[in-house]
Amino acid sequence: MNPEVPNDIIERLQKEHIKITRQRRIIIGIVYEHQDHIDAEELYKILKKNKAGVSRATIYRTLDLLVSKRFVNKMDFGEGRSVYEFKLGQPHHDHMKCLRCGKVIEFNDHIIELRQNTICQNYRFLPSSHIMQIYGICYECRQKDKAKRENN
Amino acid sequence: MNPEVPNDIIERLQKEHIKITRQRRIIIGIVYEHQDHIDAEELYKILKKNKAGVSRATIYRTLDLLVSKRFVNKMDFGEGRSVYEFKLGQPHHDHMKCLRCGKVIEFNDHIIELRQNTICQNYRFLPSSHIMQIYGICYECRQKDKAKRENN
DNA sequence: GTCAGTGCAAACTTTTTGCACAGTA
DNA sequence: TACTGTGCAAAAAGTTTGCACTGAC
Repeated sequence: MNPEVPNDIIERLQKEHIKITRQRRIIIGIVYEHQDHIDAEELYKILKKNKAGVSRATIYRTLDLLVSKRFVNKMDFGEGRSVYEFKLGQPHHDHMKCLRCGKVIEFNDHIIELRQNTICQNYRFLPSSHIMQIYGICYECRQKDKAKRENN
Repeated sequence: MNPEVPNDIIERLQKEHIKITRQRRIIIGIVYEHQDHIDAEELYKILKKNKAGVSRATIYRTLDLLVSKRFVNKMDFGEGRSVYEFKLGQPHHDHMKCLRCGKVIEFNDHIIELRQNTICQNYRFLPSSHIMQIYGICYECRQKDKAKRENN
């Protein structure tokens, strides 16, 4: 098991005095390569299937570490468990989640970001991060609904 | 234990064919009266202290019911448990959470709401609800930090 | 009277932790 | 070599569930 991890990411981790163990390299690699959001259990299953020899405890500890160093985002879509996404070097984005098919759409909007800063200034609140999630029904699911209605 | 529940709320619940049991009346009353966000365990402790005779299971089941009927909002501030707030009749708002003192500030911004709708239109996404949380340091905590720095 | 709601305790899911051992810098 | 990181298993924390009993309509 040897997922790709760009050298500059390893170097940035080392700059933060994070020891690069075999386990951490693998976990970072999976989260980095993984396109969608990933949760701890899914990560564990991938590692287990590949006989990577990484325990759950290490997964949780490593993810916490990466989140605290802001290499990774931790999010919650109200499903009783946290999901993670690689953040470093990625442009900031927010999420829309389809309540029908579960798909997560990423979007980035300059106006929202600017407005958030203005609001924070009004409250004299110093922002460090934010979460924005819109729940609803995606276009594809609405098309499917429409087709179904027309067939009846 | 007899927390206040306005009659029109009871009536709206009945319109939704929700049976008004003793336990539900109490839970709704507490969530309605409670100023801050409340979690299931806190609710349970209040009920226990007042010898209300309501089990944890009923609390979870009632909260789920109220959320599904959109009387109550369920939120997650990344603390491993859900918090709830009475929603019906309250103006929509988003949250800022202070990472130092834990305080939650509510705000409502028309421009953000409008912009969210525009974004959804661009993605042909039909929104039903959204969550926006800004994390950072509140004014009071920054003042305290400042005072501390000046004393050293 | 009927059927949905409730209490209890057990189960389940996710995450955290203590401790002995392992491995990076 | 000196610590920090890891694995394991147990525990903690939050939430859900099966089943017999209760009570609202």
